Amino acid sequence: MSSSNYKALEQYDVKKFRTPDGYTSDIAVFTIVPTHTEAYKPPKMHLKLLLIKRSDLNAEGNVNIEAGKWALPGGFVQENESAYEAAKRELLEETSIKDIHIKHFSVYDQPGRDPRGWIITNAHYAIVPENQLLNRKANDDAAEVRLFSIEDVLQLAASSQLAFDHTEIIEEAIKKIQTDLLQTTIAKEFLPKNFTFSELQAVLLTVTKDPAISSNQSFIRKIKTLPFIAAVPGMTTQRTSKTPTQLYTFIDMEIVKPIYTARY
Amino acid sequence: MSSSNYKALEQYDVKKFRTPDGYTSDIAVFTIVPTHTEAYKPPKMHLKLLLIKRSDLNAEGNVNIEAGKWALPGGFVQENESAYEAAKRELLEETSIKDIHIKHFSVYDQPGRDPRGWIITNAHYAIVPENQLLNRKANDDAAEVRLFSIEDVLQLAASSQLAFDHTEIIEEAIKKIQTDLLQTTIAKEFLPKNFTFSELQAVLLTVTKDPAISSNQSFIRKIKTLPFIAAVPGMTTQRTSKTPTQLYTFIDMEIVKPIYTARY
DNA sequence: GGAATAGTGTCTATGAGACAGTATGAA
DNA sequence: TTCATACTGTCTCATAGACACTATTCC
Repeated sequence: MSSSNYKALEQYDVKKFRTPDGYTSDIAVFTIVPTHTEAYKPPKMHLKLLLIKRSDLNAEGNVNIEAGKWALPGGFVQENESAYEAAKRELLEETSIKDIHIKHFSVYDQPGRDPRGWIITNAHYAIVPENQLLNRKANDDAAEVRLFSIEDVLQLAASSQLAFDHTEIIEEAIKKIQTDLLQTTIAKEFLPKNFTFSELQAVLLTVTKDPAISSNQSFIRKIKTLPFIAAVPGMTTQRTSKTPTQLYTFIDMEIVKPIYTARY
Repeated sequence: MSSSNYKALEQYDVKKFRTPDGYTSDIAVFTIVPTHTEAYKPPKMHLKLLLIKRSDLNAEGNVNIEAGKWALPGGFVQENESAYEAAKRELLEETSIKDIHIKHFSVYDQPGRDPRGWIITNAHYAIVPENQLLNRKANDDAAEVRLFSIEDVLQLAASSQLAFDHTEIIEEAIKKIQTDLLQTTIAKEFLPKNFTFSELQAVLLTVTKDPAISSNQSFIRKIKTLPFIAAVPGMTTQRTSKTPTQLYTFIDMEIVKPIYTARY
């Protein structure tokens, strides 16, 4: 640091400005669960959101704020960590989930959004493959943590059963994950490393009805031409059908598909 | 509010958690300036970023932090406003610019990012049509505010002439505006309400070399098929050529172009 | 008429999407 | 053999992109 910066710091009064009363992270945890798991069948998937029910009393035994309502998991960011690190930590503490894809997508800082004071929250979405969720259910009080379908969440929102401004946060999270699923390669976070065309197709069909994706023949041909997906040579599976099916994998690359053109 | 919430609030101690020392907004102000403005010529555009040079002394006459370095305009969020509102207010105060497109794109809260303490900043980008920038230049000390080309900004970044972690913020802002220009209709913020194909083309060519956009014949045909752009019937201009040229306008709609398909 | 930009007519190659068919393997 | 899923052969239609041409206007 320059010597003039030292001098500036000496003169700087950190208390000069009114500062927020709290800085928190919230996480919209999405998972995709297969509805019927039958042998030799392609999966049918549904997008779900994890919410926790706020308990009547907090850890100190006092009446909890927004008790009884459903809310996103989250909590206060500690000093010496970023909101992203806090999101990771809190997800681990509250749901025993770790090593998953977490992405910051928005900030909510409207004055009055939290009755406790000037509290800013960083909204993240997280993607949990279904198999990791089984652990969670064992570790937690099942009455307090639940997976909701998107329709059910919107129903909760409509009947004011969501805490704070989580209605708004959740609606934007849903919109965000829907567009990210279609415009980026995050679909891979819902899938095993090697997957069949019908598994990817099932993930995408949770957020779109595009005939180019829902038509098997179109999609099976298209997947072979996509620059960010590669067939794994010689590798097949019988997870989704009796005929051995080609496995594919995502290739990491940044993709920007302009709305003004047809090409990649 | 429910009665149990009142009780909870009484028991809630707002000072329980260590809170941030500051909450700020920074704005990456982009503009697109034509390089030669000749009569009857299509424009050639360049994307520019507005930076301010931090003065040696602050408003109280003390040595300023990060003095002499270039930085994004911005400042502290006040109580009872959101970061977005603060960004608007500060842009008006510092550069006399108002009524423009401002969008939040990221949060920077890494511990230690600001030597003054635990300071969180909300990064926004803003788009200023070139004509509004002329006002700014009249109102401001020209030595302190300057427009930089993207190459020059990256040069400043490479030689550590940017304050705080603004190198990182600016790099992400550039990436963000480049993808937003191609994947959303924000190009309209750089253009008059009615524009010619070559004006839109010039804006897009500041961030892409895609032949489908740079080829006149391709682009002129493509623009007529895009669902979010409409020709204004009977309206033409001679701004860009001697032959009267069709004017177009953007239609407001949400566009999600999946990377897995070719259609809209 | 010359110069420059806007726009069209037409050809070719590519690829989407549909239809019909083949291949595979468990039951 | 049946059945469901995974593919492929082939046709049609739409469109991107290139080339060559016309149209408009100022000078």
